[in-house]
Amino acid sequence: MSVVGGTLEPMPTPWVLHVDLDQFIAAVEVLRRPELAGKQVIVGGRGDPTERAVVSTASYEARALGVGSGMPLRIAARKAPDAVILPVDGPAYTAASDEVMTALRAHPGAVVQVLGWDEAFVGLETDDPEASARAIQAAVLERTALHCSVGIGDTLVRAKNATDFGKPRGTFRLTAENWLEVMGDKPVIALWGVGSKISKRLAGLGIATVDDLARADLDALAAEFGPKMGPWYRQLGRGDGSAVVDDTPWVARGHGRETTFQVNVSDRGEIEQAARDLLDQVLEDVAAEGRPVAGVGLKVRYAPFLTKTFTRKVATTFDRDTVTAEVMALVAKIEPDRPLRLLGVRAEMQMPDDARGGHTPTRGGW
DNA sequence: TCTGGGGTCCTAGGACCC
DNA sequence: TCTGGGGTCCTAGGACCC
Repeated sequence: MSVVGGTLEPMPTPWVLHVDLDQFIAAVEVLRRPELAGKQVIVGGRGDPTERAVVSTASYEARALGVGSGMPLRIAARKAPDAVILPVDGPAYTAASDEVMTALRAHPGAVVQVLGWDEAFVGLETDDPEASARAIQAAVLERTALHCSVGIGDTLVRAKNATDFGKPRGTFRLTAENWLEVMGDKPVIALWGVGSKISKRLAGLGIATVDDLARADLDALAAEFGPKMGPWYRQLGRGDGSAVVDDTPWVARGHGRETTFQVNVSDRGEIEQAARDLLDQVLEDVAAEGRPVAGVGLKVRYAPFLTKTFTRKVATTFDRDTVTAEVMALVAKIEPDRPLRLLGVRAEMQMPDDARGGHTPTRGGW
């Protein structure tokens, strides 16, 4: 309680809102091509369904035919033969995203933590979080003509999980009170941070539902997943954890570029040239940050689907010849006479001491 | 059906040092 | 013959997210 003007006034409660744009990428495309409204729209790759690429986003009309994110574009085109297929246009989505985040920051008292192009946490103190959520939805719509859904929670994890129940264009509240009632019967893979591999390993421990995970034995989890991740998974199952929205600017650890060859490549010279081209792009991104390179990495995927990575720490440097030589030393490790499906080059940068990294909140300190 | 591209973080094991 | 214990750094691999 705080004392204001001699009377006791209740302190507003801190809340976490998770704002998530509805079919963001498809919606941005429809905005600049209004004739696509209400149509099946699929965005992915270079917009060519004969190429090796996957779906980034599909409009609700296309989703109704079974098209979803991550699906090979070729398959998507088969399921939705009449769909309009568009290439991914990153800069357009970045611009739209910036407008959305500006609208969020304009909300009085809001602390905004950006999670990606189309989502952010908003920390607020209010006694009516639903009203705040609706105000935010209206502000985003007014500024960008885009619709969003808002999850409301007493922790970051609960807010994030709440959003799905609010889609589209709605809100939903998850707190310690209704968490198990709403989430308890769901499979663990519904949790943010539990994917297919972890859910299978949990099943091996007899843990199938969120409820199972919430009451799982800590020692058993630690034995299976390690002293950090084990307890973390149980915390996820309970929806517990931090409620602090952190608006410290995010600082990239590194930059990488990778490419999937349309036809698998075996030729050494061709691979070396591809590595140089990728490195050129990476160094451009790194140069824009003005921080020295501290490590390099190479990722290869042999056909059909075996992925290998090679990394190398390097003396802190801005010198491109040195970096190129290190990358070429990694290229030399690629098995000859083995067709390559994918090649990626990555550069780690030196981190400033006070930086908050971590754009993937399911790992690390939460 | 056949799997992109951009990221982050955790773990395990070996090397090395005291 | 039997071969410590702890700490840090580095590399490779795995998992997850949007």
